[in-house]
Amino acid sequence: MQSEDRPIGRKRNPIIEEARRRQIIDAAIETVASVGYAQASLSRIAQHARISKSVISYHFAGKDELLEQVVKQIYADTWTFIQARLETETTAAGRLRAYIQSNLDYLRSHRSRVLAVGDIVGSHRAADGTPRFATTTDESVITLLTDILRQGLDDGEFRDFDPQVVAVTVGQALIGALGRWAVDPTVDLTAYANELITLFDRATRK
Amino acid sequence: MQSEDRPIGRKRNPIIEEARRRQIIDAAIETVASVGYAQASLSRIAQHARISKSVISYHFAGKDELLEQVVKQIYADTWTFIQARLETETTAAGRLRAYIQSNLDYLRSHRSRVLAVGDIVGSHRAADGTPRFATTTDESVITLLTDILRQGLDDGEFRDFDPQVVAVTVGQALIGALGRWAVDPTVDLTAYANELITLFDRATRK
DNA sequence: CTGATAGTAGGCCGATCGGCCTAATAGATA
DNA sequence: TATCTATTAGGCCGATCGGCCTACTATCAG
Repeated sequence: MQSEDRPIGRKRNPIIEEARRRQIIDAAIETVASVGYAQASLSRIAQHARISKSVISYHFAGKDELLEQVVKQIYADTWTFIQARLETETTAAGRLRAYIQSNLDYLRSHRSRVLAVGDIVGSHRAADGTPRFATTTDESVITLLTDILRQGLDDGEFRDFDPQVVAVTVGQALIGALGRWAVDPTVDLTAYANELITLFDRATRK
Repeated sequence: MQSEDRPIGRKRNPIIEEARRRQIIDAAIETVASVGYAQASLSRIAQHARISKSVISYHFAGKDELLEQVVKQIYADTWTFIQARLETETTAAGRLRAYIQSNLDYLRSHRSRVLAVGDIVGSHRAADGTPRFATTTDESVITLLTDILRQGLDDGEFRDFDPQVVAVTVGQALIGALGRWAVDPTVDLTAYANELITLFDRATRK
């Protein structure tokens, strides 16, 4: 009888397994970044990674899972970065400012990754044509911002407004900044961030 | 020799030709509205219009031209509506307010059409994967808003800000409203409009 | 050495799409 | 009526995609 934990055949380190997945995920990101989501077929991704298409099928359940991992990874990185900045602020106004600032800071230093994930989130659809990531992603951002704003409202820090509306608008403002910067990389994101911070500070203060 | 203006064969009224195009355009709008852009193949559109696929090919150069006409028509209608509202205002602040208000008013009374064109603009890509309408559409909206804002800046009506940034943010805010309303039709667009008007009024005033 | 098995390569399959071709139809003109 | 041509129906074609299958390779246990 065999040991269940030790099958007979080749048993590489699971680290290699994980490394392979990372390699494929990275290749997917780079492919989307260079040719866009619409052209990023499994063939193109495999070609970019210099592997066979079936390697992707072997390590991922399908294209859906691969893209899901891509989005998940980049969002996790982004969130880690932003969260650290949020924690240094105590007031709602400060947290709102920090959110805008850190968001655009992150974009600036991870251009291709952010553009790639933006393309994927905006373009990838389920079999029935409904957006696969766009809604859930937006929802989580809006929830976070709404919480910050509601705190400020409860503390009497802000004027009276609908936190949902302002949250959506802040989120969309950042997407707008990303869009402008995607079209024209010479846009000064630092100045852009300052403009938005002033805009929403005036929009929310008493 | 034949008269050039009067060929021998059947020569229906060109009005019928135009009516056919309108019928196809309407069918395309309804198809996108009901099943989404991703599922709106030429077959589906033809099926919805109860005609053969080749009728579309006969009256339009291709899917690109059909969708172009769809977008062009709906934008023309929208613009006519909004422009009338803008003309009643003289101050920049008033025009900005009217723009936001009339935009959301139009959405409310033409839900399916606006959602359809939004889906098309956001999803339709050229053969190389680049957005076909999204960029040019955004650009024209931003240009219009920038002009309004610049007028207000020149007249000393507004505080000092970058009109590009505010224009992009206003445009995105409206897209955000559309997005929320697409997900949840019970959203009160009148209240939403008032929130946005107040928000941007405070954001731009001196 | 030998067998078992994880991992990889390459190619094939069914589905879908937009575009195109061909034949049939119908109405206007002579 | 005979004929010409605008219009339509239906089906086919080439391309592309994601997923799957089969065979080959490399490595490790015994």
